[in-house]
Amino acid sequence: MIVRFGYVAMSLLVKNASPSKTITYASFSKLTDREAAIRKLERIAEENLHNTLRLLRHNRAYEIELYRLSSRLVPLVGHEELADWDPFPALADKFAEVGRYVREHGMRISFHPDHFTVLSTPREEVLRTSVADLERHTRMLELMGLDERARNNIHIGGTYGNKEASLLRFVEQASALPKRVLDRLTLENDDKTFTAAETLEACERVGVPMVLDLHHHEVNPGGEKALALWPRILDTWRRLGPRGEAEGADGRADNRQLDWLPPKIHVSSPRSDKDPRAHADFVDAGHVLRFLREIAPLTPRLDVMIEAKSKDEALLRLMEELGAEPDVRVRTQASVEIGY
DNA sequence: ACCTGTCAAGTCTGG
DNA sequence: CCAGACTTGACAGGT
Repeated sequence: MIVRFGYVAMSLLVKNASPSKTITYASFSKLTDREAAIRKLERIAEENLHNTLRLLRHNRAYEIELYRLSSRLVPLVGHEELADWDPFPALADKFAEVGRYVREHGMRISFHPDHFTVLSTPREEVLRTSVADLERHTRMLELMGLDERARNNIHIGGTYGNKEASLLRFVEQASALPKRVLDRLTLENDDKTFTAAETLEACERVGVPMVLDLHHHEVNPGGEKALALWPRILDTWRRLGPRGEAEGADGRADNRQLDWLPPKIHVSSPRSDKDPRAHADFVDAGHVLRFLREIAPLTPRLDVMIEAKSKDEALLRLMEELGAEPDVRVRTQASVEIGY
């Protein structure tokens, strides 16, 4: 099994390269010249995209092919007082430049719209803003000129005192998304409400791949073993592929589709016993490796997103620790082969 | 340069 | 029904 590793949004090694710079609405609204204020927002967005490109160059130097973009590239976008502002025409070239770099270097990128994007909501207004947010994320990926391997990962959402009804509502409301939005979606199990088994259920019903978060699963397992769910999780990734090539001659997808878009998991370690849900600075290599060894026979390729406070430093440390293991062959600075 | 408080959002909990 | 907690990186305003 070939495993690539990636990290989230910001680097500890590249200084002053935040891709999430912003301005509060309070200070934005103090600016009297609205035209100038909007230009300021767009300037910040350009800076965020510029820093994103710097991070991608850094990733290339470290052979890191997996990266999650900041979901705060464009400050205040989606704010109700800025509904008339479309930032994307002014930013199209910058987005295209970022996308070109991603394509040229075979990188896999994603977004993770924050947890205020909830498709399970019973509130019409919340659904409206959530769909709009997914539309915007989809639009950014399209502006980058990336195909459907570049996706938006979200959680199911709240339970509102009735998990079954909420899951049903999620399936309905997700299925009603525009196709181009739905075709960019992945779903992730969360640490408080929807378990891996429940999220998998939603993935199968909606027809989108599942991102297994190992840490979330451990604090919210719902009585399931991750390994027991893994074959079904793999299947959610199998039907994907370039248009017209999704299925083999026998009508069943085969492992080659997993090469087009390898399954992705998230790993992180608990901050402490007292605060088990929070992310630690680094990830426990032995812990990650245990799961990787288990799934290796079933899984030709895997992408692993490291969610640790120490970001790319945590990635490098994990690589070092994995490299010391007898059954791990280091392929590049950010990928290994396990059980070869 | 550094510190502290505030900011965004939706949901959940406690009262 | 409402206030506060949760989460996170970064702003904002102070020294």
